[in-house]
Amino acid sequence: MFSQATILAALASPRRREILRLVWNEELSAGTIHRAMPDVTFGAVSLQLRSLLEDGLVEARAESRHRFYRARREALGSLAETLERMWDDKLWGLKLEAELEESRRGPRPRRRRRKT
Amino acid sequence: MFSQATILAALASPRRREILRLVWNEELSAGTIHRAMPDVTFGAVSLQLRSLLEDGLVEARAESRHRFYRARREALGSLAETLERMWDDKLWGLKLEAELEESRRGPRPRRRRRKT
DNA sequence: ACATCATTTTAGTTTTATCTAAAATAACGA
DNA sequence: TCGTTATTTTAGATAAAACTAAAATGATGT
Repeated sequence: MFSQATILAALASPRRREILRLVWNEELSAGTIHRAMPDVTFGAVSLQLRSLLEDGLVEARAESRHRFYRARREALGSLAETLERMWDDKLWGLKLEAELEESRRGPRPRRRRRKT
Repeated sequence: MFSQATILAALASPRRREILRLVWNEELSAGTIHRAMPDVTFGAVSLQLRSLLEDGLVEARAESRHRFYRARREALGSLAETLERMWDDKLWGLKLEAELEESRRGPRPRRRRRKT
């Protein structure tokens, strides 16, 4: 079973949220997902997909050489709506870019720096 | 301005969720909060409180030597209900212990780095 | 003024998450 | 079988998170 705690941890990463958004309404192959995030290697995307899979937030289907992923929206419960609201937000795109930009050379969502 | 992304990042930590739970319905002093989590130092708790404060998830009130904290439930929107559901869950206590146990650090070498 | 209490801050350490590059796996077609 | 394509896995690097111990801050009581 997948606890709420696990799900919150998974959603804390902008990278994983972006993947989730991509496969929210359609299934996409790992390669297509990677092409949508060209600032990281295929390997990095694959690792995040494995994470999401292990946490039950996506499911995978193999077809010939491809693996197609799609969100398991039902696993998210009320958090699904929280995510959808984020994505509907007009500022979302800009915020995401800012976050990715900021975390481009650092792995995690970056928290506010200490005041000096 | 506190984005949903910031809030999700804050809620990803079991330690911060535990603090939030403690100050959910009543305000508590930093010391009281620390006494409820004796496996970390007061300093560690204080840092997490600062984090939560900066992210707008708690508010603080100074009174004489104490500082009283309480949750800003309104900042959490629908995530407030998600948290309450977690806490109502009968398994919650056990899960939390397991998580903290798992992330507990073994006794570390206690080297004194500075002279009194 | 001084000692004490409650808390925060600083500086440095350990742990963890995420990344890259390269190697491994697996399915397909020639 | 061999080479190509799609993907996963491994091993190692790095930045940030989360911690500790000690010092600093600030309010209070004597």
